[in-house]
Amino acid sequence: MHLLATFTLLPAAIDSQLQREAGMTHFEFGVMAALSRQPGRRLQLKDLAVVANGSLSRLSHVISRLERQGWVRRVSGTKGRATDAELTDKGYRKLMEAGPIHFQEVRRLVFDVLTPQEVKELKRVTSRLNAGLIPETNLGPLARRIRASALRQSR
Amino acid sequence: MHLLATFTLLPAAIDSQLQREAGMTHFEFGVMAALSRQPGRRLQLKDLAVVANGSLSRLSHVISRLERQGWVRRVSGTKGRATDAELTDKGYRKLMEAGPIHFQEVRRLVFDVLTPQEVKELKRVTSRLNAGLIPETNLGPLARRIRASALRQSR
DNA sequence: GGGAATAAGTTGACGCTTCAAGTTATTCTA
DNA sequence: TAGAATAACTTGAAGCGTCAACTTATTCCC
Repeated sequence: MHLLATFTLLPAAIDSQLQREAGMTHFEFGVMAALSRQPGRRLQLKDLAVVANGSLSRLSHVISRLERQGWVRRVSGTKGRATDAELTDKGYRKLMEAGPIHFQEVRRLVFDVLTPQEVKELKRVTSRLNAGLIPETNLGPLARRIRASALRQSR
Repeated sequence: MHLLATFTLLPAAIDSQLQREAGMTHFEFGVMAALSRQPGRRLQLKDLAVVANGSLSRLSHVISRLERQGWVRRVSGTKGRATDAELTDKGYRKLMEAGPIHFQEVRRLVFDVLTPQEVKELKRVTSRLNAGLIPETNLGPLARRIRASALRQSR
């Protein structure tokens, strides 16, 4: 099955390249990239977890690692028990350096291999798959509750 | 990016469902399924590693786990230092039980969501991506050498 | 306004994967 | 044919993710 192999090999390839050449996980990259897009380069952990498609627990561990590198800083948020993660200047520089490395690789492995037509197809297909995946993704017990309450609120 | 989310969420969803309902990893499932297709339900570890898209080290650990479950048995092969993995009867029964569970889920998450046309597109696109991925996949230092020697032989 | 439920994070243990280093057996090659 | 290289594993440590359990703060409601 091609599908299977792709979904095994592609993430592995991308992850290991980013790890080797930028010293970070693909997930860590995603977290920092998400932060960089926010006003003030900061975001509450709960929300960051959703944006980065990870559980809060995972995120908490990752933020600790990123703090150790000096790339991110925890800032206590304004509301409730909220904690924000904030991208430091050092983290921003690191991200700017890692970005091209990463996107070049994605380009090489995906976009250069496919015709523009195929890229379009792939985008459409993956977006349809996500529609089925996102509402039920198992993001751990906490995230499940978050999703549930998000649903409740949206009624 | 849709692509990114799909490649994060889909494997996670499939893995966690298989883990919950059949008590095995998707990789373990793949290994047992590969064995079941071989004559005598056995295969040398080196080759099994390639078929299952994993490093030899990873496979060795996994085979140890599967042996502990009584699903697979190590059999010393005929040539050289070769070791074969053999699917036991218990393992075969387990696999027969896990198969439908797994494929139902894949169907639900992928094939039911897409039109037949989209499925065709997805198959074609993934097979083209694999063409780029397989020759250079980083399967650890040993597998790299194996690939290298495979190339050497094929000249 | 006081106690229960809920929300947001943190933490530690456990399992899996990778990587590097170690074995053993086999095959070249000088 | 002895020694070096190579092949086929195995093993152990380190890192990451998940899960369950634990804090602490907030809100609900009677």
